[in-house]
Amino acid sequence: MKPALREQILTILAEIPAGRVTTYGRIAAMTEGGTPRLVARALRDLPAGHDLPWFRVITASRRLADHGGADEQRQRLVAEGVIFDALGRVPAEHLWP
DNA sequence: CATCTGACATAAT
DNA sequence: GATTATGCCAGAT
Repeated sequence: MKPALREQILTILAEIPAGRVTTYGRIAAMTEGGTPRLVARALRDLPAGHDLPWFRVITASRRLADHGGADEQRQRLVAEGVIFDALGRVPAEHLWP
């Protein structure tokens, strides 16, 4: 992974306001040469204990990505006021432009 | 070097 | 909506 790209991804991540979420694709589109998979990889490679809001990144279908920390992610988002409907999806109002 | 895999997206069905 | 198929790209094997 190119250091510059990861830096862009992390910078964008840090800009997401509390109570809002964004998708892998949107982050990828804001970077140069970024793809959703690279964004996913960048997050996966983050060391545990960092201070970035990794939990504010969801999939394009507005659901949580399938990974081990999904439960914690859901809890953190709910704690911030993000709402999940009966289908486990996040309403579009929470999306960060 | 050839394959497989996955914190994904998109289009078709 | 849910599933399936494809494209994508970096790591691991």
